[in-house]
Amino acid sequence: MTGHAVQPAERALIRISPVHQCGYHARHMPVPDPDLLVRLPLFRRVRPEDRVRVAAAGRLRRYERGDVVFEEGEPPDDFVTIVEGRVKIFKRLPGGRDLILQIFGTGDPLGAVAVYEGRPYPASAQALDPTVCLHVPRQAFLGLLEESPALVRGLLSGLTLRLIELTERLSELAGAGVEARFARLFLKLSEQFGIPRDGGRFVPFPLSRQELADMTGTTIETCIRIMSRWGKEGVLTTERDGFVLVNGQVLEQLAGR
Amino acid sequence: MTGHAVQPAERALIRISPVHQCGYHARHMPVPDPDLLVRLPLFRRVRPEDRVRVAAAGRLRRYERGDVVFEEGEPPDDFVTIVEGRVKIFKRLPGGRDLILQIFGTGDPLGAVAVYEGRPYPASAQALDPTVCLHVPRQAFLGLLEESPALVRGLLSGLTLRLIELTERLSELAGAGVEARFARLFLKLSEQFGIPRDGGRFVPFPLSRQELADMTGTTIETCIRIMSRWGKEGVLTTERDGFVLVNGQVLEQLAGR
DNA sequence: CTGTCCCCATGACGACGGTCATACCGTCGA
DNA sequence: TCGACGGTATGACCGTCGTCATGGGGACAG
Repeated sequence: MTGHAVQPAERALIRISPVHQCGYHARHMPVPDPDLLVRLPLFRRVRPEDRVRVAAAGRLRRYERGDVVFEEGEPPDDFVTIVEGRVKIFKRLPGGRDLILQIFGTGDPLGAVAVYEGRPYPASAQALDPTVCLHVPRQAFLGLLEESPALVRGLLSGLTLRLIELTERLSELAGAGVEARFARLFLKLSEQFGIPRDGGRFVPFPLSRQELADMTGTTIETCIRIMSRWGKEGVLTTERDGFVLVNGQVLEQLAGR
Repeated sequence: MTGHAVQPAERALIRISPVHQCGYHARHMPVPDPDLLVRLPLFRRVRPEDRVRVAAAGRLRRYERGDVVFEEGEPPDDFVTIVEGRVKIFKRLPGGRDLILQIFGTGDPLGAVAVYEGRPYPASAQALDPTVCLHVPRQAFLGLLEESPALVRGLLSGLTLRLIELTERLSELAGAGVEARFARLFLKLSEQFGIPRDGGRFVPFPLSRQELADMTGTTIETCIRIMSRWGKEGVLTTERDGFVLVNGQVLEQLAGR
């Protein structure tokens, strides 16, 4: 799989279900179980009785791929946490393009930025996969914040981490070319999710060309060009359920160390 | 001043003292007065006795233009607050350019991102003017955090605000051209510091061409081209101690609404 | 007064990457 | 089986902006 040249016909394409822009409102689901909260990092360290309160106040909702969790500019009525699935946080750019700020997964909080101050969401959120989220009404969450220093600490840590990541991306966008940005993106994904395979690393994180383009702040055409060239050069290949970093060395090189 | 065309000879240039890269260590100053803290937003709402503790633990330092307050990658030993002056927060880009993430002024905290988790500073800080900072040792600050919910709230608010601003800049950098970014920069400065003058707005916030370029993520040449063209077109002029937005309409236009 | 230094200004040139246009292929529904 | 659709692929073109090179002008030291 890694050794010989890949024929065009062999190149498996990502199979990503079409995005149905239809659904805004998510399906409601049964009331959450307090034990479920233990699996969410943010709530793990709060007192058990507080978890019960959160569970009682919270609601689970199910989103299909493409469903909107919230839209930029809306007031944050809920504090949202991903129980299962992936959600992209993105801003719409003048000109029609989107810029994906971050992709959150299981256990990550959504809209932590907005909920505390009650500011409108600074970006939109849309499900990438079939996703289940825990919605806790803002007031209930704020009440819990008052009493749980552990929760405040978690929130503060999360914010600082995101802030650091954003400054990093800002400097990449300003300083590095498109190809370098792609290289860094995949190296980061590999570090986070990659598992060894055939001498390379498999990243079980499917993304369409459009999504890749939106993550690096470029156009789909430029993205496709680079990805298809890398495929031919044996640097990185696309599979139906993720990517394979065949030659990490070259990527490190292109990333500019 | 606004009506007639500006001759090249008339265009006053910014007088910005040369940056001496020499000084890293700042001059030490007398122990701070607790009353001084009342003027710093972050400490205003903490209990008076806590302000006394902070004042006792803290030290004032003086920085000249170009002096380094801290460098990217260093561990945050102190929590720093600007008492007087301006400090730029910037990242060095591969290729030698700098990207200014933010310019902080009197009352703003520095390194709030790093101090809580103890992570190394994600960016460097350098004084733009003669500046006085209050340094509170990290441990003392953390102790105070434990006991002062007001301080925690202030920190959280500050971080969320910065996060929102950064996402905004990220999308600008990805979506808008250089000229639009300059227009937005000046409109923001005008909104924050501008005072009406001769039908336009004067922004008493001197910045060199290089600093402007670093704030918008471009090169000094491109910056100079735009600024000198705007000067000729009567859109915006440079003065020794700031800028004059002569025609805000055009800037709004260029900013893309 | 004169040399030096730093900041500002302007022109020429080229490349990176965005835009437009076209085509291929697999999936799905009729 | 056929057609429509969405995602992927590739070529041609060109504008924006980064790079290099050169020159002017004010401030300051000797």
